[in-house]
Order: sequence, then structure tokens, then C-alpha cells
Amino acid sequence: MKIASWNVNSLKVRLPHVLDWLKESGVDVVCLQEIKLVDEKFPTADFEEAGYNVAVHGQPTYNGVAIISRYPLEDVKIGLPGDKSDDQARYVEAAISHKSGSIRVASIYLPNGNPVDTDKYPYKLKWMERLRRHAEKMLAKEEAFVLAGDYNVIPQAEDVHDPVAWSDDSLFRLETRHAFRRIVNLGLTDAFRACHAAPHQYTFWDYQGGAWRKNNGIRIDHLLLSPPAADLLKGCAIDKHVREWEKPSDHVPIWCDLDIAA
DNA sequence: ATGCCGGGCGAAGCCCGA
Repeated sequence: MKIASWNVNSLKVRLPHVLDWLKESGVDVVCLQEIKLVDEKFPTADFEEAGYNVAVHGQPTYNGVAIISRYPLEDVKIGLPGDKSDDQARYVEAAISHKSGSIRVASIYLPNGNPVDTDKYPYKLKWMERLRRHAEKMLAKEEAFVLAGDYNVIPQAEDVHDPVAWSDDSLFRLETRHAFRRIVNLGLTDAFRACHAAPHQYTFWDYQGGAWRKNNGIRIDHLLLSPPAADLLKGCAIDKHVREWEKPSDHVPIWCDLDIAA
């Protein structure tokens, strides 16, 4: 079973890319971020025609996440627990049953946090702490799960083209990386790093300044696996060729292959 | 390069992203 994450930067604009990529990649589940749609405008019919089920947490104009799956999505949970006043659509999770059990998948759009001297940054850190507590509760159940999404976190210096230039940025400053480590250190596996040691493997390139051409990228889209899911990990890859498509998202898909026969 | 792109909204120009 292949499970992917992709920040599409507007599903309205990127729907053809997503449908083409589903066909090309053969992934079973893709977690989307920044769909920028309300639930009512989600192109459910297009995905159903392609053979997929959907779970959506939409919002007007900004944010919005979804899960697209070949297999039925059960026990869908909308929103990250821990703050009822948080009205930003950044989290949806669902369970997928298969022959030998079930796996839970979450689509995460972690707040950007810039500029760091505004309330955006403490919101990011609080959101990360909420995610840590939620992951802790999920881990206690000892189930297979994948937390897939745009984390807006550069984990290490090898994951950015110019670490010095990014040192004070919300995505790379120490406090952010510490908060990310606190989540991973619960016992989660970064699927990409479990499969590849090579530095400078990116999932995002800015639209500006010829960033793609110069390979000025950052690795901020991650698949974090619970121990039972990590035991099933067969491979992981970043589909960077999608960044060459006409009018691309600034993020590309990342996927992992788990040894699950559905 | 704290916005040079690109998208939303809405019909010009501001808000937002990383």
C-alpha cells in the first residue's frame, strides 16, 4: 500500500495534476494540504470517478486538508484535538481496513509560523505541542499509523540548501526543530530518512528567484510512521519531476510503500 | 530576496504563503 502527502497549493487549480499523478504513481492513499476549498466545493465526484474515496476538512480561501483513498475511509476525525478555539482547517484523520488489520492515516498542514515575532509563531509551537500530545495518545494504542503532511519544519541542516540563511526562519530555527524532535522522539520514524541518507533531497522549491532551477529547496513534507507502520516500510520517494509540470504546486508529492496487501 | 511568484477574492489591489 502506497501512502503519499502533497501540498497542492489550491486544489481548484491543481486538480488535473492530482488526477494525472494518481494515475501515474498508482498510490493508494494521498493526503492533500492547502486545498483552499470549502467542503461543498470539494471535487468529490472527480475522485470517485477515478475510483477513490474522500475525507475532507475544508475552509474558505486558506488551508484545508483532505485524504483521498482507494479503500473506504472509516472513523473520520476532523480537526486536531486540544484547542476548541482553533478554527483553521489543518488536520483530518481516518482509518483504512485491510486484510490483516487496519492503518490510520492523518493529513497535516502544520502552521508556517512566520514572521516569528508575531502571534503566528506561538500558534505554530502550540499546534506542534498539540500534535505531540495527540501522537502520544495514538501511540499508546500500538496501532499502525502514518502522520503525513506539510510540517513546515526543516529537520536538519542537510535538508536545506542554505542553512545559514534560514537559521532565524520559523521553519528552521532551533525552537522549531526541538519541537519537531519532541514529536519524532516519541518513537516515530521519518520514512524518507529511514530509506535515504543522501543530503539535499527537497520537497519544496519557492516560485521566486529561480529556486527550482538552482535547486534552492527545503525538505518540509514528511511521513512520520508509528512503530507498527515502520516495521512494514518497504520504500519512500519524492516525486520531484512533478515540479516540471505546467503551473505546478511549489511542493511535490512524497510517498512511502508499506508492506500491506489491501 | 521578510515576497522577485502564485493563489484567493473579486474585479484593483491587498492578504497570504515559506
